[in-house]
Amino acid sequence: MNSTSSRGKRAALQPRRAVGRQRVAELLAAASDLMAEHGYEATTMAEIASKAGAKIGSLYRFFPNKEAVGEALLQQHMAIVHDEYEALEKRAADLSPEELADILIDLLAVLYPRVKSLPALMEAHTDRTEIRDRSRQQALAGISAALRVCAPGLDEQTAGDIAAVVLNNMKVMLGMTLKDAPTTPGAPDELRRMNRLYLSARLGPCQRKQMAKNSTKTR
Amino acid sequence: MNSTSSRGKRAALQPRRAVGRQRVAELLAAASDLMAEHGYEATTMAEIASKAGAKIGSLYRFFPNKEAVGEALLQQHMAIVHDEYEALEKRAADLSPEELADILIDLLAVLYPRVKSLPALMEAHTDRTEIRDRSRQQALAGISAALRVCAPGLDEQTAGDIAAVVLNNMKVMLGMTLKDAPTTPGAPDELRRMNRLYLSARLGPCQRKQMAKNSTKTR
DNA sequence: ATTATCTATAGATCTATAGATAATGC
DNA sequence: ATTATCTATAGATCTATAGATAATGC
Repeated sequence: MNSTSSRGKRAALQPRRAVGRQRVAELLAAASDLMAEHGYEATTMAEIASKAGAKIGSLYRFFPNKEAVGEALLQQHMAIVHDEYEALEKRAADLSPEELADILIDLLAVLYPRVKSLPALMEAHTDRTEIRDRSRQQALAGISAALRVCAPGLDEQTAGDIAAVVLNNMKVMLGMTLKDAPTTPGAPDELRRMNRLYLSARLGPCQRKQMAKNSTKTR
Repeated sequence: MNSTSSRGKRAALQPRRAVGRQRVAELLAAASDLMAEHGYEATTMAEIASKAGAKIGSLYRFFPNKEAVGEALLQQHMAIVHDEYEALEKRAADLSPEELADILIDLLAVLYPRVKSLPALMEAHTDRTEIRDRSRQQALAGISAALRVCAPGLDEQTAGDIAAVVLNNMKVMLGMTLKDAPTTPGAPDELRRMNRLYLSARLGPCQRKQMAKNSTKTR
């Protein structure tokens, strides 16, 4: 299926040659950087093309409109994030709640260089809310799965609720590490501490792994 | 001082009559609703005037540009929020950490009907970051003060760090109560629990009030 | 006489398209 | 022959202003 289906309105095309695929990659990279810096709405199509060393006509050859650029970026990012959660799920069985908490809280910050425009795309006031919802659901499912591997006794519903809270903690941590003025220097450590305390309390009471390296500094 | 200083460019004017003050109030109310719904950037000056039952010329008579509308709203909102924190500070001495945690976590949600556009204004990608910074600092100072009244042993720096974390929890709770799909039904309760757990652990260890109603459910 | 409101529009962007020109690869 | 790139611009908004008209209150 060509996805263009020749219906008037000269639609966008897939790149067929190496140079075209390269261009598409450059355009998406430029769009990601710009949207990360100025937000989705404030980024113009002309800017994207210019930063990628192309002209606006080239941009519209491969993307029918600005939304399509955002969707392509979001799909790239979703694939990267998905892989990361899958890898985490495999390690989760050997982790204490405190260790899992510390890994999760920094996960978005670690991933950020590869998914720079993800925050901007999630905040965008766009009509198409569907893909963003899927992205969010994917994150929740990934976190939830890791939690349940770490604490097998946890029921699915509760795991989902906890995942929602932890995801927000992760976003807050990302915001703190990105902003020039991270509120106050000690704030990230406090956030880390709260997250650890919380997951320790919610996952700890259940039965747990072989090695008990959780010295519970909860005090 | 007239604030217009007659320098060409026919500047915006203060309302001098009752009907003018009324108009300004209506314009700001309309702007607040629209910005809350569609965000700062997506709200147009024409929409604001229209929703207030005025024409665009009337809007520009009282506000030199869109930024001025945003600033006026932010100042309104800051005054309301400030009063709330001041009232809380007076009550804080009689509150346990758990009680204070529960009051704080719902504070923005309670205030929301009166400061609808506050989130949109804080998220706006505007040049003038100064007023937003002040608004944020004000919130941090208010929370920090309440924390230190509740737990007198807390040093100022740590209180500031904790306040930064709690403020984010408050924003997350507001987001959960506003969105149509609040992630998952149990998420707000989980957030409340985390916040209580955290403040209990961070404020509890210090010496405390007369009545010791903190049964420390920390585990 | 001053203050407030209205209509109309200039000027600045920005999205998206048309159509000509250049480069690539079977 | 097909794919990619470029220039130029139509059309849609949106901000902001000018200038005429209406309402208010000393």
